[in-house]
Amino acid sequence: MGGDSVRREWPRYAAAVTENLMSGGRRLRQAFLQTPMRFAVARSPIIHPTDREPSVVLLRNGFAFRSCYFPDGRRAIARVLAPGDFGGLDNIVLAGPAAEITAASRVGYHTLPAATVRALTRDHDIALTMLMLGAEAHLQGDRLTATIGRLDAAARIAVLLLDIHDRLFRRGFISRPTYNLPMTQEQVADHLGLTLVHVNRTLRRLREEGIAVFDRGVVIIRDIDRLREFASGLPQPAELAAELPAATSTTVSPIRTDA
Amino acid sequence: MGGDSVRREWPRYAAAVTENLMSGGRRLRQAFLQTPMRFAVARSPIIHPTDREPSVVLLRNGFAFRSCYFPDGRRAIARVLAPGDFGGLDNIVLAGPAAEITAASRVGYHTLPAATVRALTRDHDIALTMLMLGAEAHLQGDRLTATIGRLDAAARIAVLLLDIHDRLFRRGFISRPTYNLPMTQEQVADHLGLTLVHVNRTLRRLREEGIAVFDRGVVIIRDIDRLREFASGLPQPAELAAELPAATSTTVSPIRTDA
DNA sequence: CGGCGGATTGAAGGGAATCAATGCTTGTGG
DNA sequence: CCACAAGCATTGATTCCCTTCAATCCGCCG
Repeated sequence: MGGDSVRREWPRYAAAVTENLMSGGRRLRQAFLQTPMRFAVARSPIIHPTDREPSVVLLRNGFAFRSCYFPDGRRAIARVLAPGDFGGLDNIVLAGPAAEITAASRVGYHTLPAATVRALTRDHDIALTMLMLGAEAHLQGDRLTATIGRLDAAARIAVLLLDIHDRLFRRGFISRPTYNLPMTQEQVADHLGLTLVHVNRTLRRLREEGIAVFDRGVVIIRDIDRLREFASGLPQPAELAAELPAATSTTVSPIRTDA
Repeated sequence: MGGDSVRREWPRYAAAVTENLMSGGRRLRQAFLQTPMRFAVARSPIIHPTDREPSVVLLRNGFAFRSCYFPDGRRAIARVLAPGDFGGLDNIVLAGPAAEITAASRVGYHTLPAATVRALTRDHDIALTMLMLGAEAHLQGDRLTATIGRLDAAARIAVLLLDIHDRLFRRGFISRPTYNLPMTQEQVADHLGLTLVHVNRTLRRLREEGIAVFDRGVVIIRDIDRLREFASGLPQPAELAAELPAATSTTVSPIRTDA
């Protein structure tokens, strides 16, 4: 088991730009890694819509999510950020952060002012890299839309658990189908377009059937094949081409996934 | 009526780059407009996942949509492209188009090979413009996710009708709350995460209540305020900062919206 | 020990899906 | 010029997934 239980990377990069993305990704990450690592406690905002000086972040460990609120107080979580993900790239060209990014757990991250990152785009390789990151986020978003629009609760949860799993696995943060996902059931609900109550019931079913357990921030996938069956029905693998090639490992020792 | 019935533009551009986006947008559009206009009949693919040579398109008139299919044959429409929209920008950095773009009606468009557009990113202003376009699409996608995840059928349809209306209005294609939207009810359903049948019933309700009519590709908004009430509940205006400033009008006479 | 956020669970109701027919247009061919 | 097929729109009846409302329980902390 193991080997082929992780989806092959899919949206590969255009051949003509793989070299550019290699070096661009390396330099972009480098710029962030040269800043001191900062920390945010769980539930504190990392990027806030009203920030004077918008910024871009690179997550080192812990999880965060991008969310926005409805007038009636409900919330939608558009994206879950895992270690290695960038956040707030929109700030480079748009005024006023589109949404806020909140730490789900204690989070270690690097941050640069939007203006600084904008200046980095003078480097063509970095500009291409940022276009790539945008395209990936875009695909991932469309995938979530399809998931919410067409799949039932069990399948949506399966997609989430597998997405995070595959992301962490590819980046080398985990080697077995177990990981920390510091989200409350309410946050999962807000991410998947469900209610807290129904998420709870669905998780119970997955647990009782021996497929997966999600308890207090710990995910244990017991039967990854059956879990993938639930998630099957989705158009494409879609967890995008994973990371910028081996940039992280050049500078840092294995990054801890948990908070 | 009229004036304030259209939402103000919202995600404004970062002040530092408005100039760049002006000229970048102009040059980018210019590059497309110099190619001969091509046409696609309704329901034909404009960009297909299996294209040898991936390309980027700029819609001149008519509508198209980006979609992908589920293994069981169901479909998800991730984005509706209106005149003035770009499509397939992901192709510049990713290999293999992420999804296919299909003409909803007869469509007039310009197209350039991905490699050509990639070369254009050497122009820093154009690179920034493309980042902006990506960011806008991204926000729009998140907005759709929130819509599908948290709003009911009537609200989702209201959001769609208003989004298209505002887009066309801002670009100067229409001046009254009436426009052509050449989509079948099934396509609307696939876009909003509903079923054909339920879309039909909901449209009937909106019609009976004198709020809006959507009949055979023609949209007539009868009471835009009440329609906005339905759609209210959404986090942010979100139809992004509209278009690249006045680039279209420099070269082209008023573009027809319909097919 | 209360207070609190999060997790659980039961009961009831509703919005949307599903199943199944029936019109309505339009384009095609006889 | 009409019959006919095909796609789309419409509508009724029924089912069910998910939401809503309401309690209870648990672990944690000042």
